[in-house]
Amino acid sequence: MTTSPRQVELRYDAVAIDRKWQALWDQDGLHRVDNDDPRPKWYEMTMYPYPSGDLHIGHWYAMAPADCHARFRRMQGYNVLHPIGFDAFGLPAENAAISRGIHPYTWTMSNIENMRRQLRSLGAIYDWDREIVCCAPEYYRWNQWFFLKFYERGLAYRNKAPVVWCPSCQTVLANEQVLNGNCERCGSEITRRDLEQWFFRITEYTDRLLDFSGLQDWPDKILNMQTNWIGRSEGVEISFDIAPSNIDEKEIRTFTTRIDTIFGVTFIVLAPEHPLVSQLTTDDKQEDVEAYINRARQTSEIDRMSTEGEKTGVFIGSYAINRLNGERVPVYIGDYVLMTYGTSAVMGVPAHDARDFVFAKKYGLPVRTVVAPIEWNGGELSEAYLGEGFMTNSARYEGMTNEEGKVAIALDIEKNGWGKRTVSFRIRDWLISRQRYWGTPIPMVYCQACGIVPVPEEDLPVLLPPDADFKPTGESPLAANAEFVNTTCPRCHDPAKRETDTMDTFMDSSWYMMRYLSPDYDQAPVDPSVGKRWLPVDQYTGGAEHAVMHLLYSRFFIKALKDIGFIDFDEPFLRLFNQGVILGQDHEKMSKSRGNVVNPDEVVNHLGADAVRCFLMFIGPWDQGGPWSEVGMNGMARWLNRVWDMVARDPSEINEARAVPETKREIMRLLHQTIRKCHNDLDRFKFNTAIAALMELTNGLNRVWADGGIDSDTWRESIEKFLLMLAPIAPHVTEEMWELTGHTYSIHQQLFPTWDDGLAADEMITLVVQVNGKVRDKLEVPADIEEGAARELALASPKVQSFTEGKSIFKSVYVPGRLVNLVVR
RNA sequence: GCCGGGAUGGCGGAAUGGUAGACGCGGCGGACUUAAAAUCCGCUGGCCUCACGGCUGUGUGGGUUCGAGUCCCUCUCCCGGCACCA
Repeated sequence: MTTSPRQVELRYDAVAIDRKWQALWDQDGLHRVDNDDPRPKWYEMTMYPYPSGDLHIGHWYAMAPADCHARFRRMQGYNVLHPIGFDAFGLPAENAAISRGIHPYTWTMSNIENMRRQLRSLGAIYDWDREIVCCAPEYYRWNQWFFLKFYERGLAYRNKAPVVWCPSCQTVLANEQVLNGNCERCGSEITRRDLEQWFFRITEYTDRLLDFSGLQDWPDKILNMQTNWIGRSEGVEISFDIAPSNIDEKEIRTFTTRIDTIFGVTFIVLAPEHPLVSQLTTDDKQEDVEAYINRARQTSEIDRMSTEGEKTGVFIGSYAINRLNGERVPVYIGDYVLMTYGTSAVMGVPAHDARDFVFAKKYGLPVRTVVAPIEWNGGELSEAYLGEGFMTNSARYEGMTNEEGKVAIALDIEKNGWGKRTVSFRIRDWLISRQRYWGTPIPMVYCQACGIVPVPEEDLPVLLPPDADFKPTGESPLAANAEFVNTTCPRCHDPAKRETDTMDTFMDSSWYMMRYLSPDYDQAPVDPSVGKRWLPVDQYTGGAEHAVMHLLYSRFFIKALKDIGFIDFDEPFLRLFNQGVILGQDHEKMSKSRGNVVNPDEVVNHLGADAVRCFLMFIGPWDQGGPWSEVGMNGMARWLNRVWDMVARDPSEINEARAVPETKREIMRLLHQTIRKCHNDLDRFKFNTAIAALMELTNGLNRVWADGGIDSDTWRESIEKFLLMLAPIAPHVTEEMWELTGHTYSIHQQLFPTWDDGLAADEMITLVVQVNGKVRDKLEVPADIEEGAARELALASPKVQSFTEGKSIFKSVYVPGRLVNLVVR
């Protein structure tokens, strides 16, 4: 059983030091960022938090290292903007209103108030004059403005789309309000409903979103996720004739990536919602089909998943004709065909598609092999064959490889006008409508005479009315507010009704990087001259959970704005770094139910912000996350104590007479090696190894202090540079020590130390001597030793000789500065 | 199922194809102390050995190489994402 660890006490008053310097920095505007500063700009953004009420250790983990990196850039001589704001619209505020009767505005703003205080305790370089809160009309006004621009440009359109619906609460549910197919509030089974909603045409940008060439350094993982999310597949759209053709439509269009298997088609499956279904359903099948469609509509996604692999469907009575061979095949509907992908209709090729195979077996449909598996004996397949092979049962394409067949068939189909090569995408247009109160009102008006009319730009913002009924009614809460809903048409001035849905909060985050630049500017979302100075963002950091939604939407937004002519850059965030997740002491995800949640305020109030910052950065690589540890925290406090003692030593106590030139050289070497390592590591977010290097320097300096041999100038220089390196990591205590060592305020206005490779170079190295790749001896030799000399020393080693004795050396490998490997037989 | 990432001491982790385990935690021993804490010093992957030293060791099995934690192939497990995408 683990007992609560003994707590290390700091030998300095960290809390007082935090307060002292935070107040002073504030007072002096040390972190105020001047747009006209002549230094090169560096715009480093961290994902803004949702104002949930409390800053937890996860926020610290995201923000403290990010701040360290931004500070490091500042010490490299950049004019650094590292702003902060609040993602203030969204569902939790509305839930609080429903469950506790607090107005979302009140709830949100009081949370922000508290989080501001907590965020200040980080000691980050946030310029609070630039803070943004996107539930403010001054902010969301520009959401509406962008919406209107997109609408003008044809990028915003209205269409029917299904929403998740709770029949008992009579309300629309967000996906996160659905638990195992049931309403999280009342537990009843959810259904779907079609509503007219607003979309952005992100699908028009798929090719440009797949082009990552404008990005400088994004994790491959994120690029991969975005690529998969967009889901581009090349294939062929091929039409089948409908028989009998006594209806308006003459054909069923299908999409396939395997046109080489067209001769293996033995049925057609339409999505249950496919528009041709009612016309193609014969009278005798009417009842079955209707029953199936109703069942499909009610089946939640979770339920569909629970019947894993199962394929259901129903024959609708009609047949389609394969134009390549004139064959007549039955038409089914089945819910494994999605309304939202391709043409919502598939050609069933059971021999070469796993789903079609299962379907065919279930309904007794024929399976015809048209791509011969290797060593196929012509017999029946036990599962779909998805591999390569030679075409068979395929008329004039017989004997081609299926890859050749793909091309040949596609060309012939195009020649005959039966279809065309095309590309399908998984991604859908961005649905921005939310049937919610706490969001940006969509600036649209519905007029009986004029139809859909945009609110004129000069009438923005369309204000979110403060009084609304948040209780679930089945419509957006705004619909119940007559004063809001009833308006006049901007065009004909007759009575009209406002759009009552609000916008997705990803709208806010799509362009917030612009608003930090001129948060009070009222002529446009961003003051153009300031935007020109700062945009795009050089470095963005945040959690990987936003890999596809936020980061893709924002990229789309920026590209669309470029097309509109509003900006002249193409990507919002040039570099991206994703931090990992901080875990509880038990190595599990932090959660209230597990009781492993760490309250940062408590630790900060005891050991100060710097100890927490240092520890979070020391746990491990930032992108991997890692477990919180109280004992680990103790270790960090212990190191800071040793740092404090070391810096507090009086260099005039040094006995200069005992100074040894060799010691000075050694310390300078260690110092310059540390600067080089620290610089390179901080640059690449490798905080853990940067801190380890600083610990080694501490150990080295403590040793020479104890052993003697150092001169006071070297000591002073080492301490000074050590503090500068530690400054971005532990800003408060270094500022205090900077003052105590007689330097002028502020350490944070100094440049990061530079190193000299010559001084950092080792004079002596450990030459490893291997025999047949195994280490047999280690020799201290001059770093610039030549191969011949190294080999001679190696051969002279008695340890080595005992392994080479009686054998002949037929090869020797020399790696300069590292090793000699003798290969013997 | 598909895509991506990972697996190194008791723990977190470090290691441009070249000394595996830096740094820290924990543990053990010692100094200081009436004592404990704190602090300081030393040791700390496993096995064998009084010792010198040797053998072995980075999830599994193979391969490439003078040399593999690192590169290639196989498998197992873990984490993240997507999920009937035709």
